Amino acid sequence: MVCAVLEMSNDLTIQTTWGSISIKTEQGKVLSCTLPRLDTDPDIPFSVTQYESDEISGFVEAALTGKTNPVPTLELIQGSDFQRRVWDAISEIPVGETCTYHQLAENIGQPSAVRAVSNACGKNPALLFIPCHRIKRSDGGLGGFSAGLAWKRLLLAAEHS
DNA sequence: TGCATATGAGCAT
DNA sequence: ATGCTCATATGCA
Repeated sequence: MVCAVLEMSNDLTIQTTWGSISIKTEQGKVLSCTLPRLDTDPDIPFSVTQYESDEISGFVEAALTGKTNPVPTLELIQGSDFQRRVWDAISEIPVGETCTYHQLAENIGQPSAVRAVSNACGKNPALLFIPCHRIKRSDGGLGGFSAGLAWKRLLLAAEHS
């Protein structure tokens, strides 16, 4: 018989037409979430083709398709104090709203550390759960996204409605 | 050390 | 408009 503690550590996978999303969890909390890197926009339309009916997978499916759902709790992984402050600040951005790298820097009390803030955004270990897709440049540009801008556009479009 | 980052403001061409 | 320079955190050569 498998030890119950071992079963609490788990890898979830969600299949989409743009590739599979993988989530690491432990005791029901999210450790990380990675999306397949898309260097160019896919030709095919996006859709979710398979996901499990647990809370975490359900959240991801909802985030990708524009439904609202409470964010499951994160178990924040390793990162410097600075990175955690940035990621916490990102998590406070409400659904459907955006802010700039500059505003984020101000929110953590280091208005001149904008460059470092954007760098921390790029290290986001839990895409979708830490909504770094809601951050844009102050000149209106999209900024970047570690898994590819196609994802960022998809997510912003999904929650704009 | 030096360099590159998902930035941005200021200042000189 | 275009191109520096500086500010900050972090990792890599």
